[in-house]
Amino acid sequence: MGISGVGASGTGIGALDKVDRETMGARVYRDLRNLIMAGQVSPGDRLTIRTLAAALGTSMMPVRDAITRLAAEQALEVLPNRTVRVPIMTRARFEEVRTIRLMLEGHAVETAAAIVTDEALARIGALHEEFTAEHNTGDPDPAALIRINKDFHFRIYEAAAMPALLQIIEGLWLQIGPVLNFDLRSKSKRLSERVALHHHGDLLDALGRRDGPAARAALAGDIVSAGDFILRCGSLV
Amino acid sequence: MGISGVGASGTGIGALDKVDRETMGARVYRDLRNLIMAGQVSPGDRLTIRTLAAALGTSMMPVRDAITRLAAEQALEVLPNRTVRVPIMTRARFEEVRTIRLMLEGHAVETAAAIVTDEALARIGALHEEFTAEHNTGDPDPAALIRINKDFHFRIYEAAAMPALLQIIEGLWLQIGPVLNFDLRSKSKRLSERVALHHHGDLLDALGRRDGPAARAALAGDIVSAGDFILRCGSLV
DNA sequence: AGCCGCGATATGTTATCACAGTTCCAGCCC
DNA sequence: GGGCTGGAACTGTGATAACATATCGCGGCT
Repeated sequence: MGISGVGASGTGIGALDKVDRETMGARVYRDLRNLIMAGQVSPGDRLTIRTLAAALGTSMMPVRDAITRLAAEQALEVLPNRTVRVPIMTRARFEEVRTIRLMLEGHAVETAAAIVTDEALARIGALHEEFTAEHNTGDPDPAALIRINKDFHFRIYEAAAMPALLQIIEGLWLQIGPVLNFDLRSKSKRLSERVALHHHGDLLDALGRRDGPAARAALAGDIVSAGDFILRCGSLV
Repeated sequence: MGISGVGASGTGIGALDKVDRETMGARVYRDLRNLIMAGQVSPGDRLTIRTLAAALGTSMMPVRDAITRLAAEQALEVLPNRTVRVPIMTRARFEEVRTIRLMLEGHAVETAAAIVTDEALARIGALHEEFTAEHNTGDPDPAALIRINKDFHFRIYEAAAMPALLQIIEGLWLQIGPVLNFDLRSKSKRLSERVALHHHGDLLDALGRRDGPAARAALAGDIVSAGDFILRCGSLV
């Protein structure tokens, strides 16, 4: 690797590293993942490699990689025809995932409560305020709310310092991502957000008191109430 | 779909379906997965696509698919150099995975205890007897013991009827597969097997009594004792 | 003798192409 | 007119080749 090829802005040698150190496959993966997480694809939608490749301006290979990876993470589903689609969430599967989330994310917040630093706590509090502010505007942006909510939760989970657990939780969120946003985007969401705000506040307080059980209880309330809302929507088969 | 292309043995039309309905990528994936699960590759081993492709008699593409999938499941690890290797298990990571296993597999056996059928119980009991018999031979085959042990556990987990949970547990076993067998193959394993036998018996009894908490306790004993054995081996960095 | 630079080798990445199975629609026969 | 058949278009799979980068070793310079 030479110094030749000045590729970054700014002066100084230390400022020109990390030029496009990302493969196209990784970029496609990230794009598709964000698409799924944000619920901008609906359960049941079929994806074709060539179409995606054309839309993203690449060849089939990076798209193949990304789809293979997402399918391995259960974020996409391959039918016996070899075609891939966004998985359709059944009621049973949704409830099963919720049960697992209560265990795993419950353990994460309880662990986080024991060892969270004040700095992390401050960042989490800032996200909570951001979430509250966005909610108090006249017309909250659903995409922003979902992003802030995700950051709020995962900052707490990261504070548990359990990387393997964090990975599994991310996989679960990826699985429920489509249905989550699919409903939150359409239905009247005022009520569910109010209670989410309430649970988030309780969770933040419990973390501040380093009260693990209380934190777990608050998170459970958040997960259960949000899940009940989805279940009441009746859009699950 | 035409009738042309007689490809299966046996007479009658209905007997010729499902000829080679498996892609090469799936076969390579399964082979590599078994290799990892059986611990026939050691943590830190580097894998190259071309070498594997040559060894398996295919091109790079199916190998690429399989590796991408295994990397997504954390069964393989991609270094910043883009080279892939069998992940190196640290002590902290091993203990974290064990903690997660205690939660998830504990919940699985507790659920299974509530709804397990007599038929499933009989199959599980048969596996336990097979495990005992293999252990009582003068020279037990490590590979057979590991296979039977895995079947025993997963038959129980399947009885819980939680497919998403089962998938996650399989991922965890895939992660600890290498170190598990790596040690069990070399060190004196007589003691650990004895206690495994004991815990399996307790677990089976508890399932027969439909006693969920007892089943969870027996499984916890199995996981903790096996984990302690690995940790005492001192081969974890 | 030690260190730097350069090139050879190895390896992952991407593109392009050929092939097989599937889907879908038009046209034809009954 | 309806159902069946035929083919055309579509789509995933596998192979091969071109390319970029990383790794390692050799040779020359200091």
